[in-house]
Amino acid sequence: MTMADLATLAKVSKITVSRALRDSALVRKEVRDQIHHLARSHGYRLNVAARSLRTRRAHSITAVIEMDPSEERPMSEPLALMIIGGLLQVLTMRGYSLALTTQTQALNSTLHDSDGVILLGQGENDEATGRVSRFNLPMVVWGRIQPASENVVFVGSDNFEGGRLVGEHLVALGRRRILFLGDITHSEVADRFSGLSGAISASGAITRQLACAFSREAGRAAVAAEIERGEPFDAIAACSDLVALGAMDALEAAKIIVPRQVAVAGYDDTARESRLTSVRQDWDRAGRLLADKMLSLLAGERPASEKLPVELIVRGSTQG
Amino acid sequence: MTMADLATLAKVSKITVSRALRDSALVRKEVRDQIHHLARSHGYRLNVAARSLRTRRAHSITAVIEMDPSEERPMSEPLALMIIGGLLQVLTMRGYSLALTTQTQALNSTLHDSDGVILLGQGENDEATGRVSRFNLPMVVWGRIQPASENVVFVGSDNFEGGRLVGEHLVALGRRRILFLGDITHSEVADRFSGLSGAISASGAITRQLACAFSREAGRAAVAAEIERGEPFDAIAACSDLVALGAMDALEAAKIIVPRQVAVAGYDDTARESRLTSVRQDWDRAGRLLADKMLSLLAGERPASEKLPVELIVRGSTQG
DNA sequence: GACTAGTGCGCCCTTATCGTA
DNA sequence: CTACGATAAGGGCGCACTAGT
Repeated sequence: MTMADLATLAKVSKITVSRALRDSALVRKEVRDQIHHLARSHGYRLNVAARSLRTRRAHSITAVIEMDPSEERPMSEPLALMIIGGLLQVLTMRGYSLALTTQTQALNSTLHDSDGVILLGQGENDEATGRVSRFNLPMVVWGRIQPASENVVFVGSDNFEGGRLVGEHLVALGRRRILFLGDITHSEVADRFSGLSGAISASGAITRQLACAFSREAGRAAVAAEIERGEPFDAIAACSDLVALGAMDALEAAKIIVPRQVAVAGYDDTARESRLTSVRQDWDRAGRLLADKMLSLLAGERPASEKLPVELIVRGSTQG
Repeated sequence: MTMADLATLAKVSKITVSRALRDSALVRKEVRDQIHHLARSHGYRLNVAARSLRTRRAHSITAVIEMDPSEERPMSEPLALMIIGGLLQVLTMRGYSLALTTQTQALNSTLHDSDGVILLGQGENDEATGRVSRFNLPMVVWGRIQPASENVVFVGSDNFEGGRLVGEHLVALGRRRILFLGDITHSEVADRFSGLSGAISASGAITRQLACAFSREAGRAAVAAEIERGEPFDAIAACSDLVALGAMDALEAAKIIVPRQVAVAGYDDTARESRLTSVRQDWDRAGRLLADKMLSLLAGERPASEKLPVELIVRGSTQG
């Protein structure tokens, strides 16, 4: 069942069918309706390959996810899936399909065929952006906002503000010696740290940064070592909820009471079941925004990069 | 840069280029090598749409994920992402791309164009399988093994065995009154319950099943209510780690000691950071197997459905 | 002549089929 | 039989054009 068949049935030419199905004003409304009806009743399905061949558009977007199996970031993965939910809402509605790939696979394959790439996560030192940009496709990057170039737009949450909110909160609670746990070679984490230490030093309190991977065990070990060192602290701000949970493990082991002796804040609000104060962002909206920017790029516009607001969720680990 | 351009450069016909790039034996090795070299140096990329149009194959597989935002299953989502990793390994290597969609989006969209569908999760009462099978595409379903039809294959982990392992373990620890927490309208959960109660009743111990959704709060509430009722129990087997954590919350609140008074086992081993005994499966392998079955279906074979082995991970929540 | 509603033809790039040296 | 070529789809859409108001 092709357009030609439909055309015969409707006693018009193929191009009229084509236009009718695309709701072109060049076709009278009655004819359009009739053709739509015929298409539906005969189970006609557009041949996507033929359209792509002709229009040189694949009507498909590739999302590149960070998924290095060697890295232990079990709690950060759902984030990718939540963004994908938002992407799908927008893209499917606009007739695009979403292809998925990992960074390593993307570099080997031809990136199949896509009209654009949505990069979820820049990786350490932002090297992922450079690698993928070589494909020379319109690209939208989730992560830290960078100077946009013609074909590249950045969307990210306001990590600086997130850090600042945490810092302000801890200072308001009277905390004076704050530990930050996180790997600041990750640019998003670096922003959180800047925001945090800005808010804190403004009040005269002090911050120490401890390098720490994205795992619960890393958080535990870092804090255990710090307790061992004996340098006092009364609050911890972690780069993720998982790290914060690890920190609380170490505190519990050392019989340090949370939040009375040490307040603990996480990030990303993935551990909503816990009593962790954290910073939340609207992942669904992030996904929808990424998709909107991509469609805008494809339409030949030059959309601006955009920062998404964040929200501090206060729970018992800091206040109680 | 098309095949015709390459043909001119190599002073052969387009069809020879086509054959050479596919490593056909109909082209002399020297010619093949030369054409490969030319293609690489001129940055030639196959036009996927043209190939699809001609061969009537999209070289693309769609994975349908469960992602109903109303359902609160935050911990089960990473599982989908882990399976996807395995899918990508196999599919990209074999030249296929992976498209992603949700159940709701899949039903609205034309399922774009794909050679087959991989359904991740059958949903309650297996209704998802029926809905998607209407597209009449080769389909591989992750979930409970059902009678396979011509175009449909099932791959799932051995839930019965998983339940049995837990039951055997609890019985070996001397537990006699075991609570099962989970929604047995979910067919996978039902299998776990069967395996569990089989192992348990064989030893003369008894099982009680409590209906319970897939959330921590549901686990907590169910167990709190059971404590309230006063009916004694000395072990809990939950349908997921999240539910098990909720159960432990309720036990802790009632000052019941784990595992001395009540042993607790989860399922899926998503809470690896905790001290929860659980049942683990190899998600990566599951994804690779799903992809293999799909490619086999596409090759016109009739692969068999397959159960994947599971492994009991014993930790402090049952033994210690 | 300007507009509306529609047509005919060719092209997009690859590969299957058949043919030939 | 081996190695290659000419031709013809495959389905949809853009372009240039026309018949009828």
